[in-house]
Amino acid sequence: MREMQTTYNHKDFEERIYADWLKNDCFRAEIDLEKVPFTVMMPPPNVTGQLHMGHAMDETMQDILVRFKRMQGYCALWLPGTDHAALATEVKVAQQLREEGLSKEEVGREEFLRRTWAWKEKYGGRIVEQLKKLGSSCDWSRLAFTMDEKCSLAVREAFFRLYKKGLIYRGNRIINWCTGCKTALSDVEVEYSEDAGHFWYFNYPVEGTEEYITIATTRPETMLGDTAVAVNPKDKRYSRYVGKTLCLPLTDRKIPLIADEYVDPEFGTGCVKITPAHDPNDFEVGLRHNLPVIRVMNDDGTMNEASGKYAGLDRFEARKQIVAKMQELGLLVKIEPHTHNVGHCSRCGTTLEPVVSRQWFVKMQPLAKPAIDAVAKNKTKFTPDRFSKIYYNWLENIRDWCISRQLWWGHRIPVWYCEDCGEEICAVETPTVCPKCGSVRLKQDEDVLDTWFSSALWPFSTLGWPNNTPDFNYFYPTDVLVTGYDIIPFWVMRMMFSGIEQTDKVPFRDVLIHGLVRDEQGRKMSKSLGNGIDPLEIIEKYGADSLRLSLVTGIAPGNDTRFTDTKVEASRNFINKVWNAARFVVMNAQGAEVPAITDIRLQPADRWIISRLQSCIREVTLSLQKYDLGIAADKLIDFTWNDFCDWYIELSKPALYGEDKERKRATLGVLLFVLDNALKLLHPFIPFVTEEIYSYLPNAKGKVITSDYPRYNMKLSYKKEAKVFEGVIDLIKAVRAMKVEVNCPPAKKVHLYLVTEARRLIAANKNSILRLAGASAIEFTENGNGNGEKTVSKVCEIGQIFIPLGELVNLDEERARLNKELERIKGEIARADGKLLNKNFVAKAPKKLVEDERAKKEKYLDMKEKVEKQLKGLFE
RNA sequence: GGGGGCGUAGCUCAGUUGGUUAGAGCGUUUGCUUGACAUGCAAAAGGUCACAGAUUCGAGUUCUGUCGUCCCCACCA
Repeated sequence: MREMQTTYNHKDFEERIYADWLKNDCFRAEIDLEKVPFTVMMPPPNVTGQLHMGHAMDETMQDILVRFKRMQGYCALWLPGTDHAALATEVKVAQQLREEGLSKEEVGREEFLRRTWAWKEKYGGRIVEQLKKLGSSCDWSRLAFTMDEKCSLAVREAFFRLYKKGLIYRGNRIINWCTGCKTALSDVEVEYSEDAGHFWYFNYPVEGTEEYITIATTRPETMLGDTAVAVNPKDKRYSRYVGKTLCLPLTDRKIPLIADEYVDPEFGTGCVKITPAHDPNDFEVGLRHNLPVIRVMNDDGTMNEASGKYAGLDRFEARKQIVAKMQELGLLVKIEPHTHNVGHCSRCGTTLEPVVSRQWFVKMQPLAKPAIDAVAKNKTKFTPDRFSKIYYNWLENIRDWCISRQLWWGHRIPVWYCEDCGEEICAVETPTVCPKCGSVRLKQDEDVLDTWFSSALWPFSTLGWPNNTPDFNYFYPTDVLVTGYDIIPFWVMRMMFSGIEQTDKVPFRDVLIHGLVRDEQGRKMSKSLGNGIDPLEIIEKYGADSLRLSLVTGIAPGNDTRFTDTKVEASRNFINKVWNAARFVVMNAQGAEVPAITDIRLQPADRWIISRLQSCIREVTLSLQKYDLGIAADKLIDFTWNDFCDWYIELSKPALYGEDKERKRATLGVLLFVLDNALKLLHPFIPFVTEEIYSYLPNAKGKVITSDYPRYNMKLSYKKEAKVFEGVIDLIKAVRAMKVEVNCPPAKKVHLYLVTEARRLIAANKNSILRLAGASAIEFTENGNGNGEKTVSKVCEIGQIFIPLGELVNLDEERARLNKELERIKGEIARADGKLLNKNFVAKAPKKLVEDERAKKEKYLDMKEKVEKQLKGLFE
């Protein structure tokens, strides 16, 4: 027989237990038509990334739900996977190349991809190992990767279908261009920040006059691409200039002065330079007025030939020189400091350049509508519900999605161009001949797809779609998606419209949204701040169970949470408590033959703890079903620590150490029954330690992970009896408090006199009361004090307690104590009267409530009388 | 400009459909090596639930407004 150590030490078993679960295939979801499936898709972390606190919380929440459902008998599939993270990974590999003094272009596409795959092989396993350390019970046999065969096929198929329906198009539009990564980005990949900049006021000469139009700009270098200046049509100051021609300085171009509603006459000078190639609003204006689009910048952020003599200069150098030149020409009116929101690349931080570029887009309007309806019709539900509003807000204002990226790492766009006739061919499988002219000279589009295009298909691409696989048929649609609110626009939304469009079903029925894990001061954890806490270090120090529990206690769905060491310590302490409670039970059960709960003659205390267990089972189950993980965890901790450890284990000691063999056996039976259930309830939260403890239990069969989740049993709820037994607890608490209040040394046993009608109940629990209250004897009496001795007294639920304490009692202190007690009771009576004397309350409130209030008042009146009598008695 | 969160004990936060005396952890005070656990036990102090109205017999909880604070989106060149 193994022995349990005095303190819980995660290092003794976490690794061993995980290996054992794997060995026994505990996480594998075998299709079972007798069972109801429960499917969760893991949000795929970046394949070369590392586990951070956000992941840790996300994974923990999913694992709790999956383990819970698995134990409840569902066929639970938690499908893990990783994301190729096109841009993020490419940036890293390019950086590695730079360290070798090489560039992407130098090594070429093929070699670059070879290196990236090698990089993926090298680091792709790391995140998976880290997920395992957390205890994640995912089905590793189904581990997916967004660029594996399955997912790639799904990507081509989805693209093909959208293309055929005309929902994917290629066009020249303003996109966000990162000059650092040299690729287009979608709107959601832009991060805005308030940057200090300037407003430059320039004069543009009006042709054929001595007059000037003054414009203000924050990006002087773009003036070389101006193709008009606009004013508001209602702006009287400029109406006489509308239609006139301006001379664009530094060039020999003539540009028109046009009128457009877009211009705000109150802002700046009321005249706006229009640069359709380099500003989204200007682009729209340009379309309305049929203006030429002149790009003046290259993809790397240098000026191009269209900028004349500034060609080749970096955009910021060109800015300097242009401002200087304008000043020289006397066309610079003034410079004002100006802070404005500037877009930056979410990956490399480079200031983005809005430019006109030919890219692939997904038409969003037709896709957004059904996605909105699905949530409006409750086909998919957000928890908490408020996130549906945010979801609507996004989809209702959505613009077309730029999906092409000028990168190499990713899904190549499945479009080929015939080099002979120029035909554009979209196909799932690589075409060999041009269907139009029969040429074999076909060239695939150079670009790859936005990473999120493949992530959007994740709930079904991982199950084998578009093939009609058994997995897809059984596990799809999935049940719940667990993710942070920051991912709604990137991912949740896109999975929704992609799922509905491609499979005609919502991809998940529930979306459980959680908040961000912040640092101790409430700041976002970030690399640049260096305030991130490494979950692996926490696991090393406190264990995965402690980390998991600390991440889900005290959290509310959708709210941010702070991570602190003290929280982990609190969790660790709780786990140690569970450990020791189990140790206590196991030690006492050593070698004993323990009866089943059904074969035991239960005592009041037994029924009380079993009753508490039943309500714990019910509340925890309900909370988990509602995704209230924080509440479930709190309830469990409260039950285990307070009800089970502090009360029942203590109450059980007289029986365990007593002479009555039968009673001892029975008590052990109850202890084991409750412990067994508690471990099962706790398992989803703290899987390792519960599994470890389970192996020590004399009556345990198999493992917790594969055991049945406890079910609420009404026959064991013993509501009335439990309520009655609370009187015993109340009595013990009252005696303890009295002893402290009158400065009685804890070790000194007191003689209790009780006036009570619950003599049988108290007699039945005599030994427990003596032990827990620190008393030497209990004596029932009829009169209001202990046989004429000087006593202190207290009124409690089941009667009045008198303790003779002789010289220990300070009369003044005792009088003060009783007066305070009297005040409290009077307050309660006044409160009850406030309600009961209100006719409306008596007439309109539920009867039960009124009756309760009356009973309460009676009780307090009785208490008041007793306390007053005792006060009087003090001076006799 | 649009959308949303938060404001409850010294600190960090819970508070399920309105209904006992508003809870927890940490911290604080006092006392305890009580045959599982000092990563512990017992007792206690500490809150006019931001403010003002409204609905209601009854509001931390619902509605309106105000103040403070944070986030997301859009964006005036």
